[in-house]
Amino acid sequence: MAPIDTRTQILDAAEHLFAERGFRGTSVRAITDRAGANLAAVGYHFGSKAELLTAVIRRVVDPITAAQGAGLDRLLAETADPPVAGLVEAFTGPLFDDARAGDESGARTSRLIVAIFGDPAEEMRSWTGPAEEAVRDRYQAAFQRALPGLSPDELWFRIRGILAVAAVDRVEAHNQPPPAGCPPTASAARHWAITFLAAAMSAPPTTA
Amino acid sequence: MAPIDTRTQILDAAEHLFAERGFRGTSVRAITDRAGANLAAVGYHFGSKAELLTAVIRRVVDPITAAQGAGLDRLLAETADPPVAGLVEAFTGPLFDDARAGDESGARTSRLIVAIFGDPAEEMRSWTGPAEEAVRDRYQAAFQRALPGLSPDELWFRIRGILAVAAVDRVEAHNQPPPAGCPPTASAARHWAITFLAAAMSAPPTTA
DNA sequence: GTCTATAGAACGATAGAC
DNA sequence: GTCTATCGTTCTATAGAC
Repeated sequence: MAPIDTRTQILDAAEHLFAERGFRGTSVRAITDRAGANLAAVGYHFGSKAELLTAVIRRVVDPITAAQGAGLDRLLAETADPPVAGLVEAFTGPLFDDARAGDESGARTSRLIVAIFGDPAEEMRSWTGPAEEAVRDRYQAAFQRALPGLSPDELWFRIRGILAVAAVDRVEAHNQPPPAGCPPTASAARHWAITFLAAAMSAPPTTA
Repeated sequence: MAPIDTRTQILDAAEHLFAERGFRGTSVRAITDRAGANLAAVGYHFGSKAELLTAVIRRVVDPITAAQGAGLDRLLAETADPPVAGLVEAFTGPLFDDARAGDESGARTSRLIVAIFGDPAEEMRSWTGPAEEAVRDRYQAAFQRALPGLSPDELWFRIRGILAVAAVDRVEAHNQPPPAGCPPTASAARHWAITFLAAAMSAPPTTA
């Protein structure tokens, strides 16, 4: 196989470092050092550090969005009105799956998602595109059918709750290495999250 | 009333800016400008930018921790085994309440919490002290009594879920101003969160 | 496409006058 | 306790040789 493209190596290095130290905490020098490339290569291939970030974000987010859409398609092929638990699983699962195979990118991916989600930097807020909004809207409609008594505002609050739990979970797991006994495996966290969130989504509407 | 202490004005400005732009995204110059103070005042009053951050964090987190502890005391005074919903409310409520009165610090406070929670910067990880761990342990024990079938690992996962939902919620609300119709009030979000989280915490244990 | 070299700006910290 | 002035560092971006 040909040696990996410099551009790809920069993307890999940037993804790792942005996830670990945030956008502002990562210098272009650190990225190119890790990629074994030259300082000027970022400017050449991406234009600027900010444009490199959006390339990294797209590479991480796009497959997740696609998997969420495909999961919903699969559910809707079975029944026109999927149950809440199925919707939660289809929406949440891809957030826990490794976006790409081969490395330990799972924890790093979620870490990056939180870094994106929580970073107040303006540059970090470019992760929602039309595709993300479309998938979100489709899920919102499906949840609405499964939870007819819920107001759209409260439903939207709950969907953000899913994102919050999925995003924050593995970050903390990554921050503090397994404290004692058996470290819960990633798939355990995934199942716990689905249990937790399916119950939460199924809660009766809040009475004003 | 005497003019506000320079030290306090620096704390206020730093809290606002750290919440809005993160630690690394905020320069000491921006803080002192906003505080109407001199650049050197940060070094004089706090020693360094990092020590200023821990002062800001403590001022925000301490009252929340205290309120959580007091809420648990109140519950335990009524009954030795408080119900899940009561525990969720006592734990979650202070995360939504304005830490201090008078300004719009509510949204800013939660924003800061997420900035702390999600920021990979080493300096940002100093927010948990002995007091936070003690309160967390007391709640964990109380939840364990109310949910005897749940493994400690899954319980801890769920407690982190509470923190995730509480922290992320108002950030997003703050990021995108009310999109259409009636902007849900802060207290609505609080009630929605308690509904959502009480159901989530009460879910039966995940079957392996 | 990849490199060296550097411009130009912003940063945190601090010395020392008042 | 507050200020000015500045030191030394680090950053992104880019010009220009190869």
